[in-house]
Amino acid sequence: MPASIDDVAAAAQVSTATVSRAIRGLPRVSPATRARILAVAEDLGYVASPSASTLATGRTRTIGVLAPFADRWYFGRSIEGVERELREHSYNLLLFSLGGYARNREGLFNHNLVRKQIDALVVLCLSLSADELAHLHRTEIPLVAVGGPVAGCSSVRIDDGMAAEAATQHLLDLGHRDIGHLHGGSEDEMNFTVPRLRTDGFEAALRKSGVQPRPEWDVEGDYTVLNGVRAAARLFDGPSPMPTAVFCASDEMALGLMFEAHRRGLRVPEDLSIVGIDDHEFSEAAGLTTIRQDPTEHGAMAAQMLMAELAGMPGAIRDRVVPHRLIVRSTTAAPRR
Amino acid sequence: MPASIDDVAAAAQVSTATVSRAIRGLPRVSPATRARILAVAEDLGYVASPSASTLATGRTRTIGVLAPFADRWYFGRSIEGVERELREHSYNLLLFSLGGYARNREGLFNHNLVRKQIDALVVLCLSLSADELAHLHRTEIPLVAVGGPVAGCSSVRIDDGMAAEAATQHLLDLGHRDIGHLHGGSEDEMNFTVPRLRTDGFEAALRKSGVQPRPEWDVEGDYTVLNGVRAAARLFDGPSPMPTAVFCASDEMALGLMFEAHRRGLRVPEDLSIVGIDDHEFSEAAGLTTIRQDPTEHGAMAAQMLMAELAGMPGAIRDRVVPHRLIVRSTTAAPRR
DNA sequence: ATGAAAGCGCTAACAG
DNA sequence: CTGTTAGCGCTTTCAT
Repeated sequence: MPASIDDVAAAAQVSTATVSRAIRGLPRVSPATRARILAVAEDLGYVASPSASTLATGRTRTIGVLAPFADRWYFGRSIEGVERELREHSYNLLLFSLGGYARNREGLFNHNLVRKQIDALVVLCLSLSADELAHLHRTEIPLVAVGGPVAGCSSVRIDDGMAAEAATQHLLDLGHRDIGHLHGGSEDEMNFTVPRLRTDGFEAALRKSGVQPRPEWDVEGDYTVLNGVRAAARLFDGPSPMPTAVFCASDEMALGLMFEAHRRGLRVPEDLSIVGIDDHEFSEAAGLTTIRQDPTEHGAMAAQMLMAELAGMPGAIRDRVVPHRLIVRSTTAAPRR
Repeated sequence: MPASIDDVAAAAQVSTATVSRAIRGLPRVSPATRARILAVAEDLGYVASPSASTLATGRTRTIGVLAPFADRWYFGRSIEGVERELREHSYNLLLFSLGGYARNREGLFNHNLVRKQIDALVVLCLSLSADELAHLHRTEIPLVAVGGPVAGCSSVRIDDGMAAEAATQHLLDLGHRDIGHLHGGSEDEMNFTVPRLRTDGFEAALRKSGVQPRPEWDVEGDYTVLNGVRAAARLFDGPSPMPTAVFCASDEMALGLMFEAHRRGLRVPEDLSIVGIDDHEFSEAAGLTTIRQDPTEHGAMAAQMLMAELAGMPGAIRDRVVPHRLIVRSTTAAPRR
């Protein structure tokens, strides 16, 4: 049995109230008694029981992270960012991953959030229904989204439309006019709007340059490498002539495309230019030109805002659109013809 | 304010004790009252307060996962596996990531584990000190390691030595005799033994075939892609002739090597065969020959054993060495000469 | 089958 | 500066 606050109080010959104050560094404890209590606590190996203090205070000192997956680049990185920030504040992180299945979402909000299991929530790349939002609001759980805009709550993210536009513009600037598009599905991503935003950015860039998007060079993927290679195969096997460049809505798909191009003996960038978005951990190694975003920072910023809000600064939570940046590496060049 | 058990009791005109039994599905409640209570609870939106039940029972219904990182393939996948299993049992997952820094480890065991914050722990790819082990034992927290053997506790893992040996043997079988070795550091990995085991396996395979390992083809990395490309550069820039094949202790390093080889105009497998270990999510797309292991399953198995143990089956936790398997894709072939 | 009551271990007034 | 005293919301004997 671990030592309880009563054990410490007894050993230090004070009341539990004083122990509580001393341990938590509250005022109204003389330096002498505080020192004695701390010493006693130390050698009894006393640590306050979280459930008891939670019950008494209503604060759990843990924040939840809700993600569609835990095992993909963006999510892993942002989780790490959140964790890093929480560590500073001695908060814990409760992870809810949907494992890719939307149905795992049912009941999550009622069961885990109604009753204070967490003090705040960060939602990764997921939209929230009006119901879910209402639930959170009712329980007064501060909330911030990460990875894309979410109607009804603040979020930290890049401007996905501008990012896609910048990537496409880079291709245009190089002189490309025949540009393919490998993008995400519209519905698969759990109602998330990011695929749509990136597609819009791509189309906007073309439009501004007076270039017509070509439906036969438009291929749908799901943001993963494997899908990138499959989509690439569809592109390469199509009846029409090949584009001279492809804009991929994610680096993972871009990398898949690179693998497939390489397998078919196409040279990148001589025969085909490729640009992605993300700056995935593999992109530098592969030399992929891309638009960089830093999910670790996104996660950390979200956690920071939440910590501030919980610390009593109202208005700490706000929308944050962080800058993205084009990183030109070796998969893009001027078209040959 | 969310409804409490008293609200339900009042509304259903029974005592809180009965509500408690009814909600938890315990016997000694008549079908009629149970139905009434459930109905009332339902429309009051009642959910038991976790901290209150934890305080009363000593069980938290959450298990901890301790990892050196949250944002790398093996860890993300095993976390997902654990999560999947926990979801079945309505357990929560508290994530402790060290963010790559061993010092973040200090105090973790005292602060978070002494006082029941979690009912059990899974440790990913980390060795435990005698002190830490003693701590866990004293608090009676069931424990299982994942990803490698750990002295003093059960683990689920592949046989890393045999896996490395199989990968190397594949190269040998193809006729290679000049084999390079890209391996992990001995100390960096937070005292973890896996790098050592894989190195031993590599050397054992060579020895059995009477081949001498060549120090100039031995390069140290840290299991990441980026390090794979750096190590590759060192290998390619070295003064000595090139090996005809390289065994990489992780797919990430193998992929880095592939990227660098490609960049230098070397053809794989014609000029250089490459084999890795893991079957990383990128390996299929890249066509990398490798030894497959499935961290999602590892995590799920660990969680399963823990759930069983907590459910009262003693001896549910035991060592599990799961089979690995060679997957020949397109980065290995017979040497040309 | 149901209820009364004593905790679980801590915090938060309120007194002194 | 320190102690007393109610809770926080649930579970769990022990009665009935």
